Amino acid sequence: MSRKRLQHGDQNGPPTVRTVAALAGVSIASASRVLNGLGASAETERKVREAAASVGYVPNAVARSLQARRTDMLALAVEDIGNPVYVAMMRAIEEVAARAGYRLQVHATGADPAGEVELIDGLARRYVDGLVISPIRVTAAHLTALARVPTPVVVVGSLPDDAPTGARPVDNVRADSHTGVALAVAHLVAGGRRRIAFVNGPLDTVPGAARHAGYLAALAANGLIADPALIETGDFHHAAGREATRRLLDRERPDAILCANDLIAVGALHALLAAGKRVPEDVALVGMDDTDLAEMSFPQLSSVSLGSAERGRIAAELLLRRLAEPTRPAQRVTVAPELKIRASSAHAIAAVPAPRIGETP
Amino acid sequence: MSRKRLQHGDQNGPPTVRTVAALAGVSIASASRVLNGLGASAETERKVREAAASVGYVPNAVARSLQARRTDMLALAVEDIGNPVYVAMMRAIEEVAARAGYRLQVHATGADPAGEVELIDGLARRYVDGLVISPIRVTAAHLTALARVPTPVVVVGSLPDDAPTGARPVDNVRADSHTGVALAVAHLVAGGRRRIAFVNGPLDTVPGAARHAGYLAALAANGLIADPALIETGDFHHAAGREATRRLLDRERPDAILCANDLIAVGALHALLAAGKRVPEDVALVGMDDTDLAEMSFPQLSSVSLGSAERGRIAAELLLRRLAEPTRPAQRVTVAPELKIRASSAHAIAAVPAPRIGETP
DNA sequence: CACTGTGCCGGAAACGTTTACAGCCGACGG
DNA sequence: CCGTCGGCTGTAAACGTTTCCGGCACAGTG
Repeated sequence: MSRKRLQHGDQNGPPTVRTVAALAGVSIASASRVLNGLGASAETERKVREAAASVGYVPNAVARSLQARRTDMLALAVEDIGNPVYVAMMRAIEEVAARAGYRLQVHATGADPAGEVELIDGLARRYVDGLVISPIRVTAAHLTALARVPTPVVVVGSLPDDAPTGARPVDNVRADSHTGVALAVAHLVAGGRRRIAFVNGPLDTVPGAARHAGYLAALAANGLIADPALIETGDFHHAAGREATRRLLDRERPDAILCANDLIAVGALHALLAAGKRVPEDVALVGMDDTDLAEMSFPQLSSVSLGSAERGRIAAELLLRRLAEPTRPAQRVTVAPELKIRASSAHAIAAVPAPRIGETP
Repeated sequence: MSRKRLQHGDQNGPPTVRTVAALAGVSIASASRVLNGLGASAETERKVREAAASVGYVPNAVARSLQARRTDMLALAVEDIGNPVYVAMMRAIEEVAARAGYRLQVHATGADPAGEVELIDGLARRYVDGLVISPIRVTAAHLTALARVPTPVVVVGSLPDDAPTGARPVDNVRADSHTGVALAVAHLVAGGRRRIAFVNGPLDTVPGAARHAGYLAALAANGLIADPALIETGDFHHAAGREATRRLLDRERPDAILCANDLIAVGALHALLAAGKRVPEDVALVGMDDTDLAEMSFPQLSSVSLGSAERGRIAAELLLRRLAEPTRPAQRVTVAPELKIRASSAHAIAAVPAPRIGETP
C-alpha cells in the first residue's frame, strides 16, 4: 500500500490547532494565542473560539510538553505500593501534586536496587519532571546515579552523611526513628515495664538499622541493660512479626514488646493473644509508623508516628519548590516523631507526657 | 535580553540525536536507525554508538511519544488510593502494566463525579494511552463522557445494562457481590445462625446497592425473613462500622453480623469485643473483600473475596488487549467470589463446603 | 555491456504545540 | 505632514524524535 503521506490540509484524526486556525481563517499563531488567553482582537477571538468549539478541539498534552520541556508529572518509587506506610505517603504526595497541577506516576521497585538505579537513570529520558524515591537500602550505585541525574529527586529516608552532593542538590526528608524508639521505650519504662523486647525488621535496611540502634540507646538511657535474647528480627511483615513473637515467647517472659512496624506489631498481637497473654496487662505492645492499622486492631495499638503522610507531603513540597527554583541549596528535613498512646500499652500514668530522653528515672 | 534563539549547531542542554549524528559524521536518520537497532553498515553502527556513548545520549521520551502517538502510560482513577481494596487493585495493575512496558499514573477522585467526568474528558489530551476507572457512583454524565472519549477505558464496577455502548467499546470488569453475599449468608446459616445482621455502606453507591439486594435475596433463599432492624448503614470505613454496630447491639441480639466491607467488619469486631461479646461463639462475623486486614485481625476475619487484585489484573489485561486491537468487541468479565472462612465465623461443620444458593435447608 | 535488484544513506517531512520576529495599519504627537 | 508607537497578525523556527522516499554504489544476471 503506497498511500501518500497525509498533508496538512487533510481532515483526519483529532482536530489540531491548524484545523482550528484553518476553520477560523486565521494563522495558527493567532489560534494558539487565543486558545492560551493571550492578546487578540475581539473578532479573532470569537472566530477562533467558535471554530474550536465546533470541532471539539482539545490541545495535545504531549506536543505541549515537548515544546514546554516539562511534563507536569511527578513520579514516586517505593518498594511496595501496598505497604500502609507507603500508601499514606503516596496519598499525601498525590494530593500535593494534584493541587499544584501535577499528575503522579507510581513505581513499585520491589526493593530491587538495580531496578531503582535503572529508574533513576531513566529520568534522563525526561518523561517526568521530578521523582520522590524511598529506597529501603541505599547502595553506592544509588548515590552515583543520583549525582548524574538531570532531574530533581527527593529522597525519603536516610542518606549517608558523606553522600557526594554532586553537581545536583538532592533534597532529603527523613524520619527520626532513633528518637521515636526512645519515646516508646521511655513510655514503657514509665509504665513500670523492665523486660522490653524488640521485634525488628532486617538489620541491613535503613529503618531496621536505625531502629535497632535507637533501641539499644534508649535502653541505656533508661538504665536498662540490653538482653540479646529479647531481640528478634524477621522482615517487616505481619506473618514475620507473628512468628518472631512466637519464638520470643517460647523463650522469654517479656513484659513489653516494641515492634519496628505496625505490621509486625499486629502480628505480635496475634501471637500474644493466641498464647493467652492479656494486652496490656501481661505484656504491653507498641508499634511504629502509626498507620491506620493501629486504630483498627483490638485492643487499639499504641504506635510511634514517624509521620509517613507528613514526610510524603514535605517531599512533594520540596520537589515542587525545587522545580520552581532549581539552584537553591539542597535541603534536609527531619520530621519529629510522636508517640500515640492507645490501649495496648495504657497504664495508670498514661496521661503523663512521655519523658524526654536523657532523663534517667 | 535579546539573545538569539539557539541554532542547531549549538551544544547546549542534553545531547540530542543531532548531537550524536554530527559527532559521528552521519545524518540524523542514520543515527536514529542505529539507535533503534534498524539496519546500518558495521562502520556507521560503530561510529554512532561511540558518539552516543561519548556524550551520554539518552532519547527523549516526550519527543518519541509525540512522533509515535503513544505515551506508554496507563492511568488508574479510584475514589481513594488509600482504601485497601483499591490498593490491591492498583498493585495488580501496576504489575501488569510494568511487565508490558507501561508506566502507571494514579488519580484520587475523592468520589467527586464531576472530577471523574473531567478526568475522562481530559483523556482527549492524550497524555495517557488508556484508563482504568472505578467510579463508586455512575452518573449519566459518566456514560456520555465515556461514549465520546477517544482513548480506551476499562470500567471496574457495574455499569447500567442500557449503557450506550457508543462508538467506542468500553470493557467492563465487575465483582459479583450478589453471589458473594449469598455465600456468606449460606455459610452462617449452615453454622446455625438465624439472626444475621447486615452492616452496609451507603445505598446510593454501586457496591452498597448490590450488597443490599444480595443480602435480601440470600435471606429469602435460606428461608429467613428480613428484619429491617437488623440492617445498619454508614459509610465504608472503620469508624462508621464501629458506630453502626454499636447502634445495632444497643437494639438487637444478632447471632451473626455480615459486613459490606472488611473495614466495616474490623470496626464491628471492635464494637463486639468492647461490648464483651465473644467472636465467634456469641456472634459470628464475616467481612467482604478479603483484604490484608482480614488476616491481621484477631480473631482472623472470615471474608468474601471479591477478587480485587484479580479484577485489577483483568482490567489491566483488557486494556492492553484493546490497545493492541482497538476494534474488538467490548467485553464484560465478572469475577467469581470466594468465601474465605477464618476464625471469626468458624463453626463445627466449617469444613463442609458452603452450600449452593437455592438449597433451602 | 546494459539492466535490475539490493543495501545504505541523507534530506526532509511529520508528529502538534508555542513563540520570536517582522510586517502592517491606524493613531497620535510634534 | 512625517515619524513613532502600539496593537494585531502571520511566517517560520523550534522542541527531539521517527520514517518516507529518492539517490547512489555495487553486485548479480542476461
